[in-house]
Amino acid sequence: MNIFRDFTARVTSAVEVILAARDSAPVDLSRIVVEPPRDAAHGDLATNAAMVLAKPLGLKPRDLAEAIAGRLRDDEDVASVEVAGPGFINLTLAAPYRAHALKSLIQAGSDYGRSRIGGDLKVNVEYVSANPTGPMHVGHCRGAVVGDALANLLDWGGYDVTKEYYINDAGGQVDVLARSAFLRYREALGEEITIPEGLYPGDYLKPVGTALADVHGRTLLDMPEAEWLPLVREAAISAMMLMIRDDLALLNVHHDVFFSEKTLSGENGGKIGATIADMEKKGFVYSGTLPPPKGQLPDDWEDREQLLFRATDVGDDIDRPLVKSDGSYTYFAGDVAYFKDKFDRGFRQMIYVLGADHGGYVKRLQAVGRAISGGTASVDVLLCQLVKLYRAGEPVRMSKRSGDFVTLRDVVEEVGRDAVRFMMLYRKSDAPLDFDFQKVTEQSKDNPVFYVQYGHARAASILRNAAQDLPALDLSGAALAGADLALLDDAGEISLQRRLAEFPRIIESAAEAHEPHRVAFYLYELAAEFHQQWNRGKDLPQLRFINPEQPQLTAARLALVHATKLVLSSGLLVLGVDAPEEMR
RNA sequence: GCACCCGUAGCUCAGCUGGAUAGAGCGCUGCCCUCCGAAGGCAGAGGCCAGGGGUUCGAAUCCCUUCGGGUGCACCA
Repeated sequence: MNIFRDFTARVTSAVEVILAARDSAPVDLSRIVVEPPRDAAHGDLATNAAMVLAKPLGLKPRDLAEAIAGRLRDDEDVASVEVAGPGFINLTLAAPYRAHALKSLIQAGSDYGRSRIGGDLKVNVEYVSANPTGPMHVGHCRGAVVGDALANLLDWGGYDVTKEYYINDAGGQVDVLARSAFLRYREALGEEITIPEGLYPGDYLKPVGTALADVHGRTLLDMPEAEWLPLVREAAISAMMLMIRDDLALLNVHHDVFFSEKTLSGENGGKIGATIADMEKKGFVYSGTLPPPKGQLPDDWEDREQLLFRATDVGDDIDRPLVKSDGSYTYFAGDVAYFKDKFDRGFRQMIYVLGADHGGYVKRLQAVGRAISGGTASVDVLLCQLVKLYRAGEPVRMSKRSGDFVTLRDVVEEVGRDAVRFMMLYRKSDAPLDFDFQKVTEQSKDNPVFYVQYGHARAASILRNAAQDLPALDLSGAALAGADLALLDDAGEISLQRRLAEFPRIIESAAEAHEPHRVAFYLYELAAEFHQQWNRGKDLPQLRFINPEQPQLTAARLALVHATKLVLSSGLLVLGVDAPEEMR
């Protein structure tokens, strides 16, 4: 259950009763929100109902607030109601209702926090989509983790999510890959090779060369490039994709669909041609010239007529070329066809997780969305800013030229998957991120990964100890849900319950905003609150979770521990981070 | 030149789609603990939310503008 939703309904119906009595014109009630008050001293819930409705009704906010408050006081689940400030209505929940909320949390178990807000809308989350030309490097981590966690989050929010990877296997860079692999093939046959500037120098192509030699012997050597290139390219791309999938698996990232760019072209232009024809019918395609780019003019700029997408009709700054000077389709034309393909597969929301250097791409993708879907599908682009690497405060140097970059594998093997995933999510994606190899493996409060996981492990440890100290106590969720939860009346316990009650709300708002980091921050706060309550028991033994003298109270407190463990575990699951039973 | 992102405590960052006295961690200061359920606890100082204007009952949040930082700007992928 979601107590905020529950009380939004109650406040709304209280307002409706008042409106009916006044016989006033209908007003918009959708702006009424019930949320946790900023200051815990204000109670469990606060609503702005009186403030948003006062003006349309021509009333003073505080007067209206009093009227609403009066009705809410009749609600037996409400212990007290206060009108405060400019017209807030603050509610304190009655103990039985609080107990009921905690009980239903425990009964919902691992489903607690799941929402139907998405209404099964088909959402396509495209992320990573790294070129299949080499292993994943550390720069890919962030997009991979953010996309993956966002997809999980949307699933929790009740969306029908597909995780997708777009394989750029059609452009010039895969020909470069093929030539690089061909060199390694010659090397495998015993030739001395030097790798010229512009080809990929990495060792990771050696196995591809060896495999080619095994399969083809020396036969490729006698072929012209036009013949061997497609063969080598296919082999190299599939080897690279295997490697990339392995790398992603290290981060526990698994896509549902790998979509090949190549499949978009074919006879008569294939899907690209068909899509352009379709757009032409809708009036979005014309032949024309573009104004030269402002600022620095490219050396080889030529003013020529070309096939253009009328993107300026749908929000873009400039019309976009669909055909290159050599007559082939632009990369962008492929994107348009790919969008059409997604749309035809039934997706109505396309989310792209891209690197910050793709900022210039946002408007044109949104333009494509509008043109193809006619406004029936939405497009959101998440730009992940750079990750700066540090080691104990010192920047880690990376040189791309020498091929001496830090790979994803390096990072995961050094600090572990959980640290990488959590830290990549412990920041808004549009803010740059510092990643310190040393800090993320520290076992202390400064390290949020550790702190949250330790919260879960501590809860598990408490339950283990309880099983040992009080063997008669049934610690199953079903049994704990039946404890007398109204006994939880310590301020810290109530505060913890409030925090637990927020979880469904966090999931919904994070899913709608496409901001998985909110879950990470929430978990940190929840863990902090839990550790804090544990610490209070250090000085005040009567606050300890386990108190053998008072089995009823202990059962109630263990239910709270159980609930905390449950929510930490679910939240970590959304982030794709392990919830350990003990720390090692 | 244009577009997009960012600017919140000394540092690194949250701020729940416009709400009350703007929060957390680090660092700093002061107490406590270091015998309980390992990898500390409690408290304090620290802010013109970059500057200016606007919108309204109400702005860190929305709009305009200035400044400062980042990214991208036919045909490449």
